[in-house]
Amino acid sequence: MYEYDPLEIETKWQEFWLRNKTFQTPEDTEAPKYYVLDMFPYPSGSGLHVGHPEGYTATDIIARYKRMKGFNVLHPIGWDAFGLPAEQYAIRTGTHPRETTEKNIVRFREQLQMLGFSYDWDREVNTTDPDYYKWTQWIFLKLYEKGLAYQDEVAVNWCPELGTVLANEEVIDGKSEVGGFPVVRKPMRQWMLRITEYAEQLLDDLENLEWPESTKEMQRNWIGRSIGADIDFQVADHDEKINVFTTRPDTIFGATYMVLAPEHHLVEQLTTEEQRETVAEYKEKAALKSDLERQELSKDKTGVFTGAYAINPANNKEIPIWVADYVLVHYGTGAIMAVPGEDERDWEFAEKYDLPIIRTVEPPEDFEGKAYTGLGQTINSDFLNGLETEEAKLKIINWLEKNGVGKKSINYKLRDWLFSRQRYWGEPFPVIHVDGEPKPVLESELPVELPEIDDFQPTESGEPPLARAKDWVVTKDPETGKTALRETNTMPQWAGSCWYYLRYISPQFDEGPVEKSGEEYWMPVDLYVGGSEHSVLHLLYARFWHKVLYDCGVVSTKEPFKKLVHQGMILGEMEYTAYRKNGQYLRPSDAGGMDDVEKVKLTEKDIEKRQEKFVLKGTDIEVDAKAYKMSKSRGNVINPDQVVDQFGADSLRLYEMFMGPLEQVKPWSTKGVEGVYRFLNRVWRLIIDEESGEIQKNVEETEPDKEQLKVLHEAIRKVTEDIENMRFNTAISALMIFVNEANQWEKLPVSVLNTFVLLLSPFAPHLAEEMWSRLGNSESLVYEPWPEFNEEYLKEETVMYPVQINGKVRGEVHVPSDKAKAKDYVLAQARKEKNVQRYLDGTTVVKEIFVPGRIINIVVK
RNA sequence: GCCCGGGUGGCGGAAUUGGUAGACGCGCCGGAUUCAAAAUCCGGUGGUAGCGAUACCGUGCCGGUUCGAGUCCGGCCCCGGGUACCA
Repeated sequence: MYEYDPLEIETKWQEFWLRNKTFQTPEDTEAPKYYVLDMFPYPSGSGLHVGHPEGYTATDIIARYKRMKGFNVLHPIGWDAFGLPAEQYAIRTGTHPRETTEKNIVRFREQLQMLGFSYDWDREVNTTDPDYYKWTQWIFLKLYEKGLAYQDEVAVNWCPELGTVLANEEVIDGKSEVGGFPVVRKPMRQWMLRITEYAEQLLDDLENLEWPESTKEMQRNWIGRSIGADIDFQVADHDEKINVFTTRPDTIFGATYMVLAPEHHLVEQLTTEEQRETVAEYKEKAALKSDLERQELSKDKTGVFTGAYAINPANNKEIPIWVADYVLVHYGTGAIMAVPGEDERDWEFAEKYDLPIIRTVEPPEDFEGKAYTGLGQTINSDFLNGLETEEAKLKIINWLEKNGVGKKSINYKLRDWLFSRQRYWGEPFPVIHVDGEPKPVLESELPVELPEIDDFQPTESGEPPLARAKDWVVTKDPETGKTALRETNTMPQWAGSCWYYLRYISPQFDEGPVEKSGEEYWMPVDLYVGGSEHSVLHLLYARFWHKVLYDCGVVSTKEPFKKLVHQGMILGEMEYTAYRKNGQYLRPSDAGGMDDVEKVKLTEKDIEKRQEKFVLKGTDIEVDAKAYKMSKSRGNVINPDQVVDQFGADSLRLYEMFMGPLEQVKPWSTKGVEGVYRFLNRVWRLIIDEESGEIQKNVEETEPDKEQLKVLHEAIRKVTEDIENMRFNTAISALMIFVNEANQWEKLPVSVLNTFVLLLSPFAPHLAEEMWSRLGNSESLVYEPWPEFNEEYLKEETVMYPVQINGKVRGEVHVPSDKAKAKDYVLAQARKEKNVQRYLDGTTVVKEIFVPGRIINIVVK
């Protein structure tokens, strides 16, 4: 027997491609280029997950398709290899992170090659390679030169468990994103990057990107631009002024008090003698609160009076100044004018502390809430009375500017990027400290390599692990000869991934991060595919660095990634669960909070659907039906190696693309893999006789007939269109339809099969290569021209029209194609149809709708 | 709370500018092959009624626009993701 043996043919072609460097990126710049990029993986110890091949298969299909369309394709892969897990493993076992990382990379590379991806393996990058991070450090020096990198004593998110600080984005609900450990606030000296400098550009340039709207929106929200005014409030009996930011300057007449954040620099000076103790106590309490506590307590507002008063510049009234932690020191100016009538938070606070409330916007008649935050007519506001909100804003800003007490202003939520970590396994900063002052390392001294150490824990004094390498830390300033200390913080994992897409263009280039002409040819990335979990972090940071590099003249485009697509998560197989306690079944909705609930795992055979719910077969017992995120603890992780072992890489690729739209979250189904495996078997048997292992007898060098051309060209049309639009599931369905049809043909023209094999090749490249060579072609099909479809072959001899009476289909008529557009003829034929006549009998025709090539609708009374 | 997505058979999902809802695959049912099974092949498969032609119902719910709505508009419900005192 000569059955379809995926393992044999896949190994054969993978070796062929590697040996012949089939996917080596072309050096010429004649042809149009296409740069298709995957988000490179962190090579974890657990190996490839079925989620990885999803995006990678999608980009691989595009890469293979574009090559056949005559593009020069850049399709690289690499390793985002710095990171916590290898370091934590090192702390536990003493194994150097480099060793762990190298081992994991070998495994990942093997797994990716086993799936037949058409990467150019000569362009692999590795962020932990000194030849790579040399340029990460180089870019840091550029940031430093431009004043975009600075040190600051900041209250940081310190995670004692991990022994490091975390960026705000890495803290979720007061816990570390990695590991879920508690995070506390702690003032520390840190490196910061001035991403806020680029807030405006990062926001504006989103507009022209072909990115998912939701991702753009997330970045917009993250940057958080708001337009309003800065206003000065003179403090009564003081020289000081309090500057506030507000988006509602039109409500200034309703500002009945002010609030400073506990950390505001004027709190000390303004507090009166009587209030000193109360305020000091309050400040202390606020400082001790962790992020988590702040969020939990956010419902109940607290604050204390400073004893001081400010003067509202609009009406010269004295209003009290309070301190409260519902005002955040790092947003706006850290102080607000409180307008309880128009702001829910201020209303809540005013109610609690019995402060006056004045409405300055007329709420709608049916308005029932407390603070009215909407727009409307201005009231109780002297010269603004009667104006609509937008007009009032303009007028008051004008007035403020004229009187020198305020001006129009734009504020961003975005904060500077906390860029240092107290870790070993990251890029060392190219910085030395001389006499306590930071000094950049000379470019010629790069890379600053990681020193060898044997204990990866932070030191007893709480310094980063690098401080253990004393010989490395203590150095000399080459310029002055003075003793200098190296920076012992390292860069966060995001650093290496901020520019890796540039390194692929010229991975060996040693005069800069990227070679100029290559950059000009290949950039921007035409298609970037990766998870939506990187919507803000990686994608915002990378855009920021890119813009800095643009300003430095290193890159020629303002944006790195032209088109972005997120693949949806693959969930575990569907699970059916019934809940039982003390022998009694429970409703899933009740079982949630209870103890000692027994979960009964069921299979599809045990259940049936009743109305909206699943129940235990033959009973009323409700059953939970849900697909869960794959996780080790749940035991529902699907291992790609096993799928490949059982069905082959082509089946895995094909199944992951056939599951549904790429962007969508979808559950795994082993039965579904079997389905596409059966399809590939049918392809095999269509061409190969399993008895003899030879080409089927009915495969001949004949001219295809009309029907065959029609079926083939329909497949070409559909597959081409669907690949262009990344609708891989329906493209595969079109291939299946072709095979179903072809299976019924008596004779199979070789030319038709050749074309079909080309259509199949981006999806199932191994089987396609095998069929291609067995059909008598000598070269690999990778650079064969993509089939063109011919409209002529798609024409039908007759056209079918559904016939509706009053919008309901009552029959259909077939008319010759040449008469298909003749309204009168087609309608006449329609009226002759038996069932249609039945409905026309005894009625009057009111209207006849004729949509050429589509439908007929006869409206009767 | 706010901002984005999304609700279509038993399941994953198809459906051009509004034009026959359910392509393709899974599952299920029936048949062929087989000593039997697996594999394979053929046929059927939204629900209800009917031997059948056919009819009625059907794309989360309620209403609207239209000759015609899964698709457009208004109001809700549910699920998923993001975000949260951002002045």
